[in-house]
Amino acid sequence: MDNTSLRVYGGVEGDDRRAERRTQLIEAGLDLLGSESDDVSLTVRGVCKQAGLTTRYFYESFTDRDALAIAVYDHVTDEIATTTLEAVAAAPADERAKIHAGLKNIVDIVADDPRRGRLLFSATLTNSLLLHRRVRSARLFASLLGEEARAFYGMSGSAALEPTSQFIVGGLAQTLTAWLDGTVELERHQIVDRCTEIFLAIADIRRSSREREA
Amino acid sequence: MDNTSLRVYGGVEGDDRRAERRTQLIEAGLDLLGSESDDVSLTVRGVCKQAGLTTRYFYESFTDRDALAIAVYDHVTDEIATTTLEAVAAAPADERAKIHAGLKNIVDIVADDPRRGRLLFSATLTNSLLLHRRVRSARLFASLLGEEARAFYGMSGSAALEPTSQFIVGGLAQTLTAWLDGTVELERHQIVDRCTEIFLAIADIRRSSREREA
DNA sequence: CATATCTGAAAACAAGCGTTTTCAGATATT
DNA sequence: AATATCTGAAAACGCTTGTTTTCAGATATG
Repeated sequence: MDNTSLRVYGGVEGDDRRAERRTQLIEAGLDLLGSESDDVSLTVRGVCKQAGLTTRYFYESFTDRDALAIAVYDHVTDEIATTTLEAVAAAPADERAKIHAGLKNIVDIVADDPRRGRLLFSATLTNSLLLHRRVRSARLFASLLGEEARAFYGMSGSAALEPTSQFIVGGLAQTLTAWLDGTVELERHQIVDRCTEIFLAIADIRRSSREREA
Repeated sequence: MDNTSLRVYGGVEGDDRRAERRTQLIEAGLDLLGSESDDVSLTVRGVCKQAGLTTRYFYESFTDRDALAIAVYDHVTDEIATTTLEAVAAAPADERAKIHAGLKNIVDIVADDPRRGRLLFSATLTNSLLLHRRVRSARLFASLLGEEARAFYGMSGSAALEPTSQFIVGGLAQTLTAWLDGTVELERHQIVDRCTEIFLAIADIRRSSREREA
């Protein structure tokens, strides 16, 4: 726990060795949590074996399995959130362009590292803590979408916003899941294009219902 | 295993006693798998306690936990599939009416028995076997939707059909999840209406893209 | 009544898990 | 060279699980 009296070992500073081991554990955790085979659970012995470390070092960096799972999840979601916001901001001030840029960034990340994709979207993930984390993320994403739409279309407090955002979030997750596991066979850009079209179509419901209200 | 030499006991036939215990186990399994608290897992001891039976009788009706989980899941999905198909068939030959009738039947069932709803849609279910079962169901449902749309709109083999169907299935599941756990606060009929609108909007993508193709 | 079966409760066994501790050898420090 | 720390491997403890077995008492059958 304490970092007092950490010697150099193997030519490496004590803090660096700890940080290195922590990184190895997070990477190994991502290997397991994002594994293609679904019946691998995140056990202390398992993640240490994957990391090439012994169990003693697990508790050097994490209090328990849950702490590691959270670290892995946040590691992935922080990156995806940051880059997606950047991509959306950098896109032209056009509805379709913004949505397309955001979706493209998400699809690129989960395609380049399928572990991340499965961690975020796999329908067969069994880790309870991560499933709850996902629910939180979905709520957050849905709420962001709702605000964005509200601002864009200048709606006040339309009650239809919330279920619609939830629908979009779930639909995207399901589509990417099916794409990642091979059920849907499309090129990367085709997935992005299709999802963009669906986003826009659902957004048009608001527009037309708003016109009806007016 | 064998039912030879089964006596009457407590005034009940041997086969009836077995069937009764089996029913109790399935009901108890649904209690646990559809529990509001997510950290209850389907253990033999747990389900027997819930059923008011002892572990000895578990193996009288099921070879292992997985067999019970499958029995519970199929018990629920069989009913929902049958009644939904009936509801759709009984509805007027109108696109909106068919979709509305099907959705209403699903929403009614999961609202009347939240255990069923959570078993089918909860985002925090951790039972690996059931999660795989869900994937299969989602694939089946998506494929049915695709065929229906193909027939309705007379499309040939549009590649956009599959991701779109997956999107709808996932969106519906997410919306119902959020509704069941209280994240989305709407009346029962409002959920049905909203989802119907979204269904139709996504179907309109096909229609308009088909018009573009023509 | 005597015998065979059924029932409920508990014990038993092996396996996997989280977590802590032990320990011999490798490496740095003085 | 002597001492303190770091490392990797393994053992240890207690708990939960799946699964099977034991056993005393309740109930039916001849």
